[in-house]
Amino acid sequence: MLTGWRRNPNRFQFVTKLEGGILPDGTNMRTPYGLEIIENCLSCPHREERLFCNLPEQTVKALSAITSSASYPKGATLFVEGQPARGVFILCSGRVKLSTSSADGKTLILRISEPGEVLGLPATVTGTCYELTADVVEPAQSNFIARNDFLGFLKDNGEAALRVAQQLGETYHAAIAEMRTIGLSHSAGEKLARFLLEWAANYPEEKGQIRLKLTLTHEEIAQMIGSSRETVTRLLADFRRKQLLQVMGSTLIIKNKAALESIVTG
Amino acid sequence: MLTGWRRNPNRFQFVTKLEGGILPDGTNMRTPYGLEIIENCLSCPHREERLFCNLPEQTVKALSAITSSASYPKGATLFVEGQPARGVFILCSGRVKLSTSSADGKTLILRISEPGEVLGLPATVTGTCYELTADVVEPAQSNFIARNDFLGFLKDNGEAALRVAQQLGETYHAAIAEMRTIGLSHSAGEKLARFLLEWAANYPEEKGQIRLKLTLTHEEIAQMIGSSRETVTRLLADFRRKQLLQVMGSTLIIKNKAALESIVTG
DNA sequence: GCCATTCCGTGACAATCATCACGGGTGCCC
DNA sequence: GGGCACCCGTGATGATTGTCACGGAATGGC
Repeated sequence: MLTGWRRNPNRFQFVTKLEGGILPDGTNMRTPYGLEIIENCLSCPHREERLFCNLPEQTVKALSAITSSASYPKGATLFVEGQPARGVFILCSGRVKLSTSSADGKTLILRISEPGEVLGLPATVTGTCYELTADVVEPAQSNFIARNDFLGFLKDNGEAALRVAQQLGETYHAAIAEMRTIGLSHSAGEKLARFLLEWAANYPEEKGQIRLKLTLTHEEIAQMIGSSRETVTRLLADFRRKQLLQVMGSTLIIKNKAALESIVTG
Repeated sequence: MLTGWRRNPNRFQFVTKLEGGILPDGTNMRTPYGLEIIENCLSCPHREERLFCNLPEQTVKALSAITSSASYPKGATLFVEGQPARGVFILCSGRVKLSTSSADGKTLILRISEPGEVLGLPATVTGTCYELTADVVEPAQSNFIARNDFLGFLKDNGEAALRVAQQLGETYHAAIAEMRTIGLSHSAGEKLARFLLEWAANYPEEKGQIRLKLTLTHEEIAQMIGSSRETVTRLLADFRRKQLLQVMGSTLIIKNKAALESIVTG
């Protein structure tokens, strides 16, 4: 457990404690990289908008007491599928990929988590093993709460327990949604269309177009829809040819939402 | 709202209130069939073993006060995907199929629920729409708790809220497990093998064999693993030919678990 | 016992898509 | 700047499996 100011390549940052994540090379996580550090949940930009942070000031303070903050570089691993749950990670910034994979190396990505989400919640609450692996895809800061502390906090704090239940409900909801895209489609094209539309649902529509950021490689998209890298490449090219969408780097513009919808309808 | 003793084809039964399920013909559920009626959760056989029922006597009584019990025949529908959540159904006996389906009629079954499980929990807690459809496949009795009552109860009852969170976690866990069978398999055979092994996990192994009850049609199995009825038929025949298993009516015997496992491993 | 419906078995066929293979592009690090 | 990863594009190929079609078995209601 480390506490104090630490030197970084770019800047200093304060690390209250350091929860052991795992670097890509298998070593423990020890070198948080420079990020915008959120020291205090009361001033966290997500406090108002996000489910779990939006609690009475009193409660947030109680949470802070058992929380340890850490930053993780791209490629770091917060936890691994099958590991006994140590506790929850509240994602303050950055993005984290949640996935599961089979013995032969095939990977299925379930979700790209955004700030405000609580990772490892189901396993921590039920006291089982993490069912997914959490990899940082965009440098992240997260608050860790150990399982025992967390459960104790919930016991003393009915409202927080309810929030946890709600967050779990939403997580489940999202899982079912992905399930639908994977399980109910007749073709890879349908899966991709479903995926794009779901993704676009978080972005505003203007003039019949939707601009969205999609910082995923074709490989990763394939892993989200249960397909192969090559088919994703081909399908995207196909969609572009048919004027359904347009790609500029990591931004994607849906030009014909109706057509995509008609693909999923069948 | 009905209260009192009601005549049934076979026997009398007591119905405290009647929560509106929907019969296969679309009419509301009004004619509960003869079942072993569980009048009192304190004497419910699942009380000790199941998560949600296993609460202090005091708490269970508080629950009873807001609970209404009803019985449903095979084919009845407890709730439908997309419907605003009215509340939760605690399954006391019977079995219920949870599924989602696409516009063109393709169906994906997520789970066959057993007594003790709480149905409609995620949607009720988050205040959204039911994400699945619940159909009775084996005559069922369930306790209904309306959303507002339920949320109020949880607020006054920290421990129950925690239990709810745990139940949600388990539900999520199960969803992820099915996700894996559907999303990580290379072939339908692999999916079927995965499915059978998961199903068998609830049954004891003796002398290298596992006897299990599988009251599902090939069609339903297909809908669980995201495949077609014909391939399930063919694959089961194939497995039988290869001496991996043996089918006698609705009981299935896994004779070579190792071989099945080697199929999923790849 | 008869009719109707559901369920299971099986053949033929076509389409989709995973896989392999390879090359070109881009960025990153030394 | 040279090499090394990684990512994207594309062709050829073959296995898998969804789909259609049909008949027989089984089940259940009257």
